[in-house]
Order: sequence, then structure tokens, then C-alpha cells
Amino acid sequence: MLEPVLNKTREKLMLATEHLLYTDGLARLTTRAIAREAGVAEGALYHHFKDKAALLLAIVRDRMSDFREMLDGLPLQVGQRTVRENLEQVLQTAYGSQHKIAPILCSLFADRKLLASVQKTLAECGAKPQYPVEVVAAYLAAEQRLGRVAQDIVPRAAAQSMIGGGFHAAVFDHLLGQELSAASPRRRAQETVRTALSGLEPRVSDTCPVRATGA
Amino acid sequence: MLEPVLNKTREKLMLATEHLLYTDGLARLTTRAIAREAGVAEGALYHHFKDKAALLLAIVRDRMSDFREMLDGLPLQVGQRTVRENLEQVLQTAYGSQHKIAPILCSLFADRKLLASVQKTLAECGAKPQYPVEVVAAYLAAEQRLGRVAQDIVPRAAAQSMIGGGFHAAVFDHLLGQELSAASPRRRAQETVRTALSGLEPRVSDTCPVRATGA
Amino acid sequence: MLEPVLNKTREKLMLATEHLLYTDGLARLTTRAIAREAGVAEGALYHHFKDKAALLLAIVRDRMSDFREMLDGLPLQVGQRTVRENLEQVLQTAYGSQHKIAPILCSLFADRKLLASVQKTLAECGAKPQYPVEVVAAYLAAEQRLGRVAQDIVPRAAAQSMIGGGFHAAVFDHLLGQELSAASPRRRAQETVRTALSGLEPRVSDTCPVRATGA
Amino acid sequence: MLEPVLNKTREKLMLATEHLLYTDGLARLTTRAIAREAGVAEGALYHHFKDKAALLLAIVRDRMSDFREMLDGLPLQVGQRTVRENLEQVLQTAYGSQHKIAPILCSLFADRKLLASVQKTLAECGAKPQYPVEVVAAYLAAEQRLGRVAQDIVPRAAAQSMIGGGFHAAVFDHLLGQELSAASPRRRAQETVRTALSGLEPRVSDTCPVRATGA
DNA sequence: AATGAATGAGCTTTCATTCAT
DNA sequence: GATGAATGAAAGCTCATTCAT
Repeated sequence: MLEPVLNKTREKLMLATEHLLYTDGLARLTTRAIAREAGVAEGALYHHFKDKAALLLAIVRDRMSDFREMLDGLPLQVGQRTVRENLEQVLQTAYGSQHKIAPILCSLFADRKLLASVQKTLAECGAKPQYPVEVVAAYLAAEQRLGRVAQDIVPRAAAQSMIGGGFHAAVFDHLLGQELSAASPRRRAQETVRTALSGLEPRVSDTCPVRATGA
Repeated sequence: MLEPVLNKTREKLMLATEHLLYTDGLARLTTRAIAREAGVAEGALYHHFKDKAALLLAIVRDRMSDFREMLDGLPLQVGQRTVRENLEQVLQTAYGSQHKIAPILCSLFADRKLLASVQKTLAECGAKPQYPVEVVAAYLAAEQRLGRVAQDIVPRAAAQSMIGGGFHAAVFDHLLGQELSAASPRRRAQETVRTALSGLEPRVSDTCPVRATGA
Repeated sequence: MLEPVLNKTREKLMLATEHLLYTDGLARLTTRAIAREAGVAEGALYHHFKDKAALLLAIVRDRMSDFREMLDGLPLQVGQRTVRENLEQVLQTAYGSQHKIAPILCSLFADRKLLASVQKTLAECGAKPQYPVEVVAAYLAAEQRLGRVAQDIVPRAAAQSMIGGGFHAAVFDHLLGQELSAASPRRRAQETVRTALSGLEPRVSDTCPVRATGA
Repeated sequence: MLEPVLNKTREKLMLATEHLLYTDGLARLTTRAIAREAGVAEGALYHHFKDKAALLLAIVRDRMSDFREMLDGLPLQVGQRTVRENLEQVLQTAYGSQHKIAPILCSLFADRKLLASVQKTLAECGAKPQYPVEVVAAYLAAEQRLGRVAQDIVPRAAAQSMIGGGFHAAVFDHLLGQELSAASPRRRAQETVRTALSGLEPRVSDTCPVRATGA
């Protein structure tokens, strides 16, 4: 009665589901297990969600909201602050979200029903380019036009690398059951952006006898 | 008698499995369906593979062999040819393999038994750094020591981006059911390497007068 | 509402299982057959029992409860009533129980999983001497110390014979599909005890002139 | 060629089967396991035996031959030597055989097809009273008529106890996975016979003053 | 005689979903 | 809204037996 929101069955089901997803994986995510973890009856799930797929979808949407907001705001940052700051902020959020939704997203391969649901939802939910890589690529292209990004790079390739790198790390973290991508989202975002910005090619300043690492 | 190899039951099972995996997903990948698709009895599967997990593993291993070989040869390329050539070659192979194995890899999230099997196999199959990102990162670090790669970038971040970008593209291609990553592996590898090499920061040669992005 | 207990699914499953066990044997005792016989769905079995082994174990335990109680009370009878009465009572109960559980017990040989389950349960269920022969042997030894049983006999041999004789009869009754041990448990208990008490050696009173059997 | 008998496939199959039966139980006694253990192909079994049941039956018959001979000779011992000697010899052989065939016999409960086979075989193989208990009971009755056994005991009860006791011990030895019936067949036979001969009732010679045990 | 890949019916078990209470 | 027993289809896997070689 004191926590009218958190104690709601619907909320309990979502929290329980998320918890089980991270601890046991989708294969063990049975409606029975969810109900037990949530402390409610099995049937209760069907009062709040059409079916199991709807429950998962609700979680994906909920856990992506931060990221979505960040993406929605990215076009407004074109020409603002520094490219470095903008990219770091977006990647940091992306890496956090990816860690949460990667296992769910990947699991979709195992269940065509869920996959179909999500495909439909993804298609109808976003007006235009709801796909993170697209948004970042569009941002980079816009900055390119402003001269704040090099002319000879491929925006989509850069976006794909930075976003995709985080996704890959998240997937393998879960796959191998440990934190392989050792660093925090924040640090990884910084390193990734710094590396992407300066490029791999050695600078003139790199006088082979080594001048090294800082600007 | 003209195709003594392809007509073997074992081969038929692997091909059927791969086909079903791409068309129906792991959820529909029942031993019964595999047998029907392969045109053999269900029990035959268990003559050639310990269980369903072993069958999937065999496919993953088989489809990754090109990639694996490429990775194994990468350390030998340190200091050879150009960094661009080496990276392009490795990424092209990676992108091709990823397209084949990403859905299988992701599906593992849905089945702890399969996951456990694969983790064991992955652990024992590779002597040391069997993880592609590690290999590429090690390569970049080596080139860095030779002065063929900029001193101030983070090898691991670069490797993670380039390899992970391809993985992400493969996953979403399959997820959304279409070729989102429009370009061919070859073209994507080239674009990715070019972008990564030169970096996002605008060059002095870049006509734009702006000072841009730096710290 | 008059028989609230017997109509319960759990009860129906146990009765159906017992019935099938006697009519068809363990080999035909499939979960499908049990469900059909009980008039419930196959899945219902798994609401009431962890698995098939647990169901069988429940039956064994239930059908042995009479016997178990009798055994538990036996130590208290030492020195009470007559040895004849005590043994007759225990054997009568034993013979009844054995007829019910012998086929189940024997069937365990055919299924290591069931066997392991039962061994565990048997080990943990009984405080100390849960093995009938031990209990009866201990009783006889106690009576021996009171002088109510001959000094020169081996209590364990006597117990093994009396208990084991019933078991053997039960097994072969079921094996040969007919009532070979013609007499009722009561009558058999009486005959066995009378024979065991007086011994095979001819008495002086036995009119026959022969001296016979001695060492 | 040097060991023309033991190297025969048929012999190897029987030995392998017996070995597996004692180590793994009937549940693990698959035709594949037998073939592997025997070092022959799976199909070979069906060249030498009609089916798996026939193989088991052959083993039962073979391993009981000692006991069978002993039983067949028992009627001829009536009035010969001492009752004690005759019983000890028969029981010692019985206890040895029972240890070998008890697990097979019991396993029959799990397979009606095998059971039916054996019932048929048992029925047709013995002219008259092929059932051990019957034979021993008949022997005791005969000795009773000669006055070498007490008049007031029930031969069938005595036979059932002595034979059945051994069977029970053999079954539980296998069931519990250890040698519970600690003593050797020889020693157990001696103790059983001594106890059965003298009876449980205390003798006058027994120092204890009590009169005890029933009318 | 011997082989062993192939068969396929049949097993135990799981689990999303329903519905009477 | 909440409950949880019941459902029953479908899964992965086993194994006695056959048969082309």
C-alpha cells in the first residue's frame, strides 16, 4: 500500500522476467519460473499481457527508452558541442542498453513467433530511421557537411563499427558468461571514440622512435 | 557414385540443418524437421552426432574454418604488406563467416544446454586467443610497435569496432529479414578499413575552415 | 463430496500405476498409459510428482507403511507375549506387504535411475536399521538374551529365512502369474513360525525308531 | 584358432551380456552395449540368437545348470548321508546360483516379452516339479516319512524359508549395491541349516530358567 | 558369418495457455 | 483481478531390429 507502483503485479512480472533472463537465459524463462520469481500465480501473466511475447516486448521497449531518447536527441546536437562529446554520450548510453537487451534480441532467433512480433513492432513504432546505426550515420553525415568530420570517411561504416562493436561485446559477455569487455561503458565509449576520431594511420608526429600516446 | 561425399547422411543432415536455421529459426529446428528435410530417419542423426548440440557445433566449426585460418595467419602478417591490405582481408572473411554463424550463435542464448556445450568446445578448441577480437587487437598492437599504426589509439577498441560492426550487421540482417547492410562483404570491409585508418577528424586539407572536434 | 480424497488426481495416478504394474509390468508402465488409465492428462503426473521415479517411490512407501509400523513396534515386544505370537504377527504383515511391493522392487533392476532414487530414499528414510531382516534378527537376538529363544541358533539366519521366504514366494507368484504360495499370508505366517520354532530335527516323541540327522 | 571355444562369437556375447548385467543393470543392457563389450558388430547377435530375450534366456539356463543338477540329484539322497549334509549341499549351490540369476530374474518384471518367454520355457523345460522350493519340500517330506525330519513341521514352509532366504539376500545385495549378506554361500548355508534343524525354541539344556514361547 | 548404418515407433518430460473457483 | 490444477501437443532422444554389403 505504501509502494503502490512497484508492488503492482505487472511491474513484478517485468522485473522477475528481466532478472531471470540475465541469470538463467531465455531457455529457462518459463511462465512458471516467471510467476514463481514474481511471487504471483501463473495465470496472472495473462491478465496483464496478451502472451509471453508481449511481456518480453514490453521489457525491450522499456529498457531501450533511455537509448531511444538519446537517439532522438542526436540530430539536434549536430554542430553543437564537440563531435567527440556527442559520440561519447551516445555510445555510453548505447553500450549500457545493449548489455540489457542483447540477450533478449538474440534469443529472438530461437522463436519465430517472438521474432515476428518484434519485427512488426519495430516496423510500426519508428516513423523513419529507428535503427541506431542509421541515426548515428545520419548524424556523422550531417557533421561531415559542416566540416566537423573528415570528408573521405564513410559515415555508415563508422556508425556501424562504433554501435556494432558494443553490441558484439555485449553478446559475447553474455555468451561466455563473464565480463569480457572489461571496461565500463563510459571508458569503452571514450576509447572507441578516441580511436575512431584519430584513426589508425600513424601521424607524422609519430617519429618511429616513438613519441607515443597522448595528443 | 559421382558425388560420393555430398550424398552422405552426415552431410545431408548438416545442410538440412543450416537451411532450416535460416528459414525457420532455431525454435522450429526440431530433430524431426531436420530428419524430414534431410530425407533420412530421425535416429540417423544420432549415428553421426552425439546429440543436437553436436550437430550445431559441427556446423559452426565448419562454417568458421575459413575465418579461423585467416585469424591463425594474421600474426604472420605483422609488418608484411600494408596494414590496410591485412585488415581488409581479415574483415572480408570475417563478414562472410559472421553472416553464416551469427543466427546460430545468437540462438544459443535460448538453450543453456547448447550454450554450455559451445562454451566447453570454444574453451578447449583454441590454444590461447581464439576470440577474433583478441587476435585482431594483438595484430594492431604489434603493428603499433612497428610504427605502422598510430601510437595513441586503443588496439582493442579498434578491433572490437571493426569485428563487432560486422557481427551487428549480420545479426540485424537476419533479424529484420533483409539485407540491411546493403554492400558486399568485400565493399564493407574496404569502407570500414578506410574509415578506421584515416579517422573521423577532419584533415587540414579538408576545405572547411572550422576547427572542430578536438579536445 | 463424499469421497474428497480418493477422487484426487494424485490418488488416481497412484492407483492407476499400481494396477498397471500388476497387469502389464514395468516395461509397459509408460507415463502415457498411466495417464490414460487414471483418466487424466499426461502432464498432470508432473504436477503431483517430480517424475516417474517419484511416483513409484510414493507407491512403495505408501504400501509399506503397515509393515514399517509393525517393524518399528517389534523392539517393544521383546519379552512380551510369546515369541510365536510376535513372529506370526510380523510375518503376516510382511507377507502382505511383500506381495504388493515385490514386483516394483524387482523392477528397479531394470532402471538405474529409479534404483538410484530408491537407494537414496531408503538410506535417508530409515533412522537406523530400516532393513526388515535386521529388525527381526535384532528382535531374535534380544529374545535369545532373555532365554526365550535357543542359544545355539543364528538370529540373522533365522530372520533371513522367515522374511526372505515370503519375498521369494511373492516374486514367484508374480513371475509365474499365479498364486503358487497357495495359502493366505496368515496361514503361511503360522506354518513358517511353527516350523522355525520347533526345528526340523525329529523329537524323541516322534515314534519313528530311527535316530537320524545328528552331527 | 587356439581357443576354439571361448573365442566364438556366441560365447563372447553371453559373457559380455553377463558382465554388463552385473555392472550396469538391465536398463543399460542395450544390444549396442553388448556388441561393443563383446567386440563384435551389433548385427552379430541376431545370427546366434533369435532376439535379445533368447540371449538372456540362454544365460539363465546356463548359469542355473549346477543348481539344476543338484536339484535333480536331491531325490536320490533321501535317506542317504545326513539331512544336514544334504541340505547344506543344496543350499550352498542354491545361494551361489541365486547370486548370479537374481538380477536377471527380477528384471523380467520390467519386460513382459521376456517374462512370457521365460514362463513358456519354464513350463515346457521341466517334466515335473522344476521349481526349487518344490524339490526341497518334496525331499523334506520324504525324509519326514523316514522319520529323519520332525513330524509336526511343514516341509513346504521349511523349504520356502531356506531357499527364499537366499534369494532375498541375493536380491538385496544387488539392490543396495553391496554385499549385505556378508558371509559366503558355504557359511550361510551352514548357519541356515543349523538354525532350521534345531529350531528357535529354547532347549531344557539352555541355562536360562524361563519356560517361554507359547504352548 | 559378419558388419554397422539406417529405421521409426515410442519413450519421458516440458510448458504456454485455459478456466473453474 | 487472482489462482494454480489441468491440458495436450510437441520436444529430444533411445534402441531392438533389419538388411545391403
